[in-house]
Amino acid sequence: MRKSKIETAETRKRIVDTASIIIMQNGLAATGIADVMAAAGLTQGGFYRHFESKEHLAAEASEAAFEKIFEMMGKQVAGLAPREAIGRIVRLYLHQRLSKNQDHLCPLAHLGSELPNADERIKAVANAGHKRMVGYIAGLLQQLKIENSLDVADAIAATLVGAVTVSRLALSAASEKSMLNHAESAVDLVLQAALDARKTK
Amino acid sequence: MRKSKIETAETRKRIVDTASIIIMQNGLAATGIADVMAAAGLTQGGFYRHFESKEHLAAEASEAAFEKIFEMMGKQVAGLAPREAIGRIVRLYLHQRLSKNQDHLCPLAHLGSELPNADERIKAVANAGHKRMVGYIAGLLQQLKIENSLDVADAIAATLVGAVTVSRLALSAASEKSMLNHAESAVDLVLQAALDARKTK
DNA sequence: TGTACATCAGTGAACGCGCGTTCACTGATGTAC
DNA sequence: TGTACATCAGTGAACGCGCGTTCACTGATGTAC
Repeated sequence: MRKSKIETAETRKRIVDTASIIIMQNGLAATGIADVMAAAGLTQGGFYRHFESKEHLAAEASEAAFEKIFEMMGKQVAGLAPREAIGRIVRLYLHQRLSKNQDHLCPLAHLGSELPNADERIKAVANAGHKRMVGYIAGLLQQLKIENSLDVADAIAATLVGAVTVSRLALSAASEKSMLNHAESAVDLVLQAALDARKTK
Repeated sequence: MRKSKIETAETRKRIVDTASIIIMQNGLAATGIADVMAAAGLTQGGFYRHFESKEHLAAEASEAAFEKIFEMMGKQVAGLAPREAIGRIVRLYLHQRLSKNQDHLCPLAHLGSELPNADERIKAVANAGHKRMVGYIAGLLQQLKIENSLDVADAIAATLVGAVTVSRLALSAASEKSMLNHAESAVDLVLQAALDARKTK
């Protein structure tokens, strides 16, 4: 039953990608190794040929989730002017749960409250992802000559994460969407204020 | 060993209050009944004299957490003008984790990502709490003659929840505080914009 | 008011299920010569 | 290039621990008369 090195690498990647989606949807604690392995078309016994522990997989799966959402955003804003790029990113982030394939879910919004008590490895990934998200937004703000771009980006990131987190509780798709729209408006206001502050300088 | 009705009621309340704190700190899945009972000075066997299941307790504990934070806020803003009351609430919410006694922790910020997959009972409590939080803020906004007060309140709530959720990941107390401060600034900007929009009408 | 019995809060132990992890085994791949 | 052996991905079952839940028991409270 031994597989070739290529197949082994593919299998490993498949497990990580599968886990990435399942963990974002169901959370860290509620996701079992058997669930992930079955979804990847394997049996749970084979898990430990690829990973040391559940925590190792969860960390990699979270990292993959960040990677996928950033990659998707990068593609979507390629060639856009900074102001448009920010608007696009805000909308993409806010609507991550509404797109057909649930392939771009952010760990911060989906694992948020589980992270502080999670394994150090997972926390490190979450921190790096958060830093990257804030840095990404701040980079665009800086292109717009906005002062304190990191601070503003920090606040915007908090609003985005909070909106998606809370919107998951919505009882109807309509209220979910309206919550996301309100967050988008709020981000726009913050952005506009930052742009105005720049002009009057 | 039978206890009087008064003692029984006190014990029950003690379990709920204890659970309220522990669950907010450690999360739903990571909190065991034995943990809660031990912290309340009891053994786990007695749990089922008071509650049907872990979910029932978690729902009541979340409800109690909302109750406590709203009660505290109500007291703190008593007599304040609407504008000051909002500012106070925003700061109190953002600094909920920094106060000495961890007795006023919001379930939305502390259980956020666990709620969508939680028991229906718990979700209902979380929804009611969220609605109450938004309504509370909206009520103050309305006193300031701000239009779409519910929409604005919705966005502010998302920012507050997101900021506290993400700040829990901070590696240092300094970065935690700065994240909270950035969120406060963002809320101020949104508020100011809403007030300005009102004037020009 | 006092007495006899039923109730039930709390204890400590046990049950049972789920889940992370381990293990013996299989057979295809990789490697040494 | 071919052959013989070592390696190891994947399987299916079992292990063992943690935790929610149940249970027999105790003895103080509540209640019926």
